[in-house]
Amino acid sequence: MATPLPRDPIADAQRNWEAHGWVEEAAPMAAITAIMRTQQILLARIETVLRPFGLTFARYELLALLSFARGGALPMNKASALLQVHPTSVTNAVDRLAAAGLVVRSPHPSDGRTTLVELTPEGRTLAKNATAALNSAVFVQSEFGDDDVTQLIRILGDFRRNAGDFEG
Amino acid sequence: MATPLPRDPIADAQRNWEAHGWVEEAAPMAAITAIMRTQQILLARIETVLRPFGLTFARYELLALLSFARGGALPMNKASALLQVHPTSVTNAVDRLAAAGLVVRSPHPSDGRTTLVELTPEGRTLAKNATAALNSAVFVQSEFGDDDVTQLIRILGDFRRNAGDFEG
DNA sequence: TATTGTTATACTCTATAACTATA
DNA sequence: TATAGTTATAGAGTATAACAATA
Repeated sequence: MATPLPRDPIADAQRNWEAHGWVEEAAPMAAITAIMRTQQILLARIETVLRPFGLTFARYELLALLSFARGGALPMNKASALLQVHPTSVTNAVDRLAAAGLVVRSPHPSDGRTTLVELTPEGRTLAKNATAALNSAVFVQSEFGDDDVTQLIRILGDFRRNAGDFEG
Repeated sequence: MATPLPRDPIADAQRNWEAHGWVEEAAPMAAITAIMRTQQILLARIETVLRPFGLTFARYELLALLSFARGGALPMNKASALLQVHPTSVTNAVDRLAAAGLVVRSPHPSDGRTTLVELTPEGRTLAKNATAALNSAVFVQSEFGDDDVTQLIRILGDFRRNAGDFEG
């Protein structure tokens, strides 16, 4: 990790925005920039934990999704929709995971167009171990207070619903 | 944008975590996953706005940083520190921006090791126009309530300070 | 015709290591 | 010795377009 900056660059940017007359936009800009930066910090932590497992975050997400699916299997397009990523990204991730013996492709029983991705026993074990590592190394010690976690879930949930992420 | 999901996949994941006995970890996991997803949505919006200007978010950030610097110039390593990115990423971004005529490299007056990046008049104009576009298309209509913006800035500021991002 | 998935291709950003030049 | 920056190289994710197979 780099040495800490003496000042918060996002707070500085917010002041710069206001000084340039973008008063209404300054605070949302700061909030959004803070989300971008926080994601960067969290992603770095997550990838550090996952690296010993030979997993990237994108591949872990697919593995974790399958581990909660009935039968440990999902159609490719279902995985694409739930993970909110492009179909080619799923193809890419499944290629790598299959090469590592963590998932297998199998034909859909009734729709010949559809390919199912299925967790292997090795994949299920790795998903479990990687999840345990993330829980203890990232999620438990997230440096968010309990009340802040509740607030984040509510605020970001509202945002995602308004953004058309889900309907519920 | 894809069609909305019928249910919130992050809320589902939180329930799955709890059902597997990871009670303490479930809420922080949901908050962190929500940050990752929100960043993805916001980045997509930002890049859509910046594309007509021939800018990516990383290059815009450098341009905006320079536009607020005294004289519109910064040493490469200063830009790297403030943007929290690897020096090679700055080299890469400056190469592209220089090829587009938006910045120029110049020698540091007193330290021969140091290279300054300086905004050209074209770069300053583009930064101004791109910022105006982001302000009106993303920041003003961010779908965050005023109180939520205040909360986000405080919560994420605390997190970034604890994570060693800055000292202030 | 519409949908599913793959392939080919390209373009991001990022990171490590090796190297040059300067302090 | 330490610092600043570049180069070469590699890997990641993402996206578009063209295509094959199936509904």
